[in-house]
Amino acid sequence: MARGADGTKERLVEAAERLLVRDGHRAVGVNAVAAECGVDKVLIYRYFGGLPQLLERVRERQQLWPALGEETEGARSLDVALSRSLLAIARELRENPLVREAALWEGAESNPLTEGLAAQREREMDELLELVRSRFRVPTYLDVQALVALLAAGLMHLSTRPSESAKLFGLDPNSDADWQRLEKMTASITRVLTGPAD
Amino acid sequence: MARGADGTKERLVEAAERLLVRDGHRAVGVNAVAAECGVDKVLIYRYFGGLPQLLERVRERQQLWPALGEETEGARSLDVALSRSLLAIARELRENPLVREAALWEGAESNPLTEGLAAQREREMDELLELVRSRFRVPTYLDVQALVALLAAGLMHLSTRPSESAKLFGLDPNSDADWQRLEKMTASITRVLTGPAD
DNA sequence: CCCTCATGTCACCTGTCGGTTACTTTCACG
DNA sequence: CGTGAAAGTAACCGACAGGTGACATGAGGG
Repeated sequence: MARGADGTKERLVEAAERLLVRDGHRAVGVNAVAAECGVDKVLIYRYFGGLPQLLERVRERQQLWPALGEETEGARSLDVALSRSLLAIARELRENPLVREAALWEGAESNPLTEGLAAQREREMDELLELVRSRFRVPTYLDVQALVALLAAGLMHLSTRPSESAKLFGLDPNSDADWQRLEKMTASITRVLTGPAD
Repeated sequence: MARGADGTKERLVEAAERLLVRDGHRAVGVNAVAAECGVDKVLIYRYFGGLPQLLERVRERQQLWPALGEETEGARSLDVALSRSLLAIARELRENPLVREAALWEGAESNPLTEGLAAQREREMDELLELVRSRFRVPTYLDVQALVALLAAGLMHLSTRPSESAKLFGLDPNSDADWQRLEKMTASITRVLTGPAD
């Protein structure tokens, strides 16, 4: 029977997401996605044209990077605007497995999903800088971009390590206690760097 | 003719290193290493037992993580000890492609090489903390471990991105200018965080 | 001189991957 | 009714991966 193409298309996309979250990006292949969906892989080619196009649909359905504009909404100082943004990134990476897996994937290869993630990330980054510079007085000696890049990259790296490798620079990012130390350090750095005043 | 097993063993290890540096970890397989060496892959099994054991030899021949003890040798303050260590890590990652590829590999899978890297890294990290705590007065409010972990992870992440993805948090780690900004920021953070005194 | 063993080559097996072709089933519409 | 297009299935293909067995060839020691 013809079970309806639209439903199957959506179920395929969902299967890909599920597979990515559960088994990581290495498990996302034509055969695996089709099997996970309980359907033949030829449908992937018929409906999407190929796996990349299917991943494009995954990208469309998902928010791959936190919207920093909302986070900095009520911030009244450079300090808290940056802290909130960085903590939002940290939390998103820690709590949203799909984002985490996409970030991990980006280190390995390029595809519509990882490119979408990169594009969203860069856009949010630009927006944050723009917003912060227009709203607050940024000391000329302070390289906000380098600051945010360095801390965000650190949080990204620490949150995307596979769970097997317990210790990472002496910390275990999977441990809530250690993760809190990292968040605290992130806040400390931004607070101290952006200066006590302003 | 028997060209000598010892020589062939070494040439196989060198071929693996060359392949890893040139084409990345995904290219390091039994077939590829044998082909790069111009020899049959069966020798890998005969001489080493398998690819993992060959990678073990690669690990033995290489320094996979900078020795932080040497870097902090002449440091007379907590500030410079940490800065020097972090900059040593940054430079090593940036200039030693084998270390960089091994670090990238660690994010994807586990093998003797990546495990060796992780082990060396953790050992150096422990040593640094031990050394720093014994040699300097570390303020009780300062979480040195989280600080170093966060910054080192950031540098690691930024230096291990594939060269294609130009922008990363608005910066291009392949650009010398941008990289200098990151190094400068690293130094600034450690300096400010460890406090002006001591 | 011949036997043995290490070195090395070649061919082959098995499994998995992405991708395609050919066939069957189902439904909608004239 | 029946015909034709869409939905779905199954079998297949070539490329490439890791891994193994059988065979040639060489040097050294009895």
